[in-house]
Amino acid sequence: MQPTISQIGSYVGKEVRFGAWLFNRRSSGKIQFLQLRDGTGFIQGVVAKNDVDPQVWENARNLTQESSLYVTGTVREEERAPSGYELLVTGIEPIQIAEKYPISLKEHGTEFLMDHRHLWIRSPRQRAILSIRSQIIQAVHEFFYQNGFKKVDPPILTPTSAEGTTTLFHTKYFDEDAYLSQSGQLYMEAAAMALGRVYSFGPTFRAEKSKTRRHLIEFWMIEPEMAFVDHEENLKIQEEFVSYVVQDVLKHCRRELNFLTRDTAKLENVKPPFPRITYDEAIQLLKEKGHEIEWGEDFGAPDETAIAESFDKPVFITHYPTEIKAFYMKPDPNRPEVVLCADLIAPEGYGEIIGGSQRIDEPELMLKRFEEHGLSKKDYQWYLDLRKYGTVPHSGFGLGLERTVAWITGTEHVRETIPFPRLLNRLYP
RNA sequence: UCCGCAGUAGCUCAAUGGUGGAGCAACCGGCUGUUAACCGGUAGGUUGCAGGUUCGAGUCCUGCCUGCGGAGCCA
Repeated sequence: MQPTISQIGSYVGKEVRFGAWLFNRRSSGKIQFLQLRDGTGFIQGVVAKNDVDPQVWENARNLTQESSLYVTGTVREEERAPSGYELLVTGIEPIQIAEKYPISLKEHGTEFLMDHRHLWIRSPRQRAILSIRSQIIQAVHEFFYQNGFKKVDPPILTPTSAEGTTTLFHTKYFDEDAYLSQSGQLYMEAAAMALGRVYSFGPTFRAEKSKTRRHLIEFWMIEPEMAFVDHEENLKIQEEFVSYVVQDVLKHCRRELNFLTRDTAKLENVKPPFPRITYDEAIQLLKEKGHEIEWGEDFGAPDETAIAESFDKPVFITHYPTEIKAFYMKPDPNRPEVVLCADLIAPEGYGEIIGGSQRIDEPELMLKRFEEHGLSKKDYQWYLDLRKYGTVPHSGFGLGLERTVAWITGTEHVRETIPFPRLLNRLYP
């Protein structure tokens, strides 16, 4: 294989040839500095007029921003270079001289950049974020495989909604109505009864008119579901899981985190156990901070941020009122007005990254909830069956990938944490 | 859906109700260590759309469109 820029350190003193794009050029009359990228990294190529064939000089001079080429040169250590290496160019074979590139090195507005998202992802910052996203995805799979989970893929086309709360994308399934999945959870409960410990990792669709830095219309969710796991063990698995992912990124993506000027000390600190407060305590805390909130209300984004500010790690908020949570959550046996659930709030104002709970396993209570929520027993017969044929205590949770990427990378808005975001007013590109 | 802000050159922004400018990008030229290089020059405009007020509107008023920020909902 030809070398990549990321591997260039092992070719010091040798001549290499690889494919690259020119993302910038600075010239000084008799010396040109070519800023080259190949997707794996960046390196500066130096072309000195007196040291190269006139054709090489001319080829370099004609390269425009984002032109593609094969470059040949000698690798050398250079302490002035950000990566520590530089390429003394000896050959340039243009593949294509690019047309005038729309994205300049100067600042651009969000609308313009989003319209050119297919090109924007070439920029160093976007490359760093998407690289870390890839590492997070890999770490997620590693964690679950190491802990005996099986990956199960729930359907994306579904006949009805899972929770009945959020607005779904409607489509047709031949002559029937169908909806894009907003959560695979109910199917994962069935899978947990078959395979024990399972997780899903796939796209999720919410037709909500949400317009904030924490919302996407299409986003990726990791949903583990575990038989014979209660609320307490559920939280332990969550804190082990989140810590594993963060530490793995710290191990493999130092360069990217530094480029993004992420304060890694805050990430180093993300190790079990995570602090826990009950919903009751959270209400008390917010009242002390002057927030206007009463028991029984759900937290808004400013409330979550205020709670997160009181801790230097992700924090669990447990035992929410039964009234404001999903129908399938198991009530606390000692206090049926609250459920055995927890939301995990990321530090630094990145908001809720996990929602989870122990599920109702008693058939009678599940039937009662169906009646209370007006859910169709016919549509969900398969789900009710799970409580009839060997029901067991079980728990699960859902982690939002993009919010997790935003938090770990220190990115303000989730739209930069997914290659091609689907937003309220954006389906292009 | 609601609240707030904005829309001027390819991009980022100036312009007191009185002749629409600058930086970057592009093009031409200069420079052997540049780091969003720098210096000189050239070219680049239906001021989001429609209407109104005025001797005169990029600027003031009304409506619409688009975008941004936030809320609700959620991961």
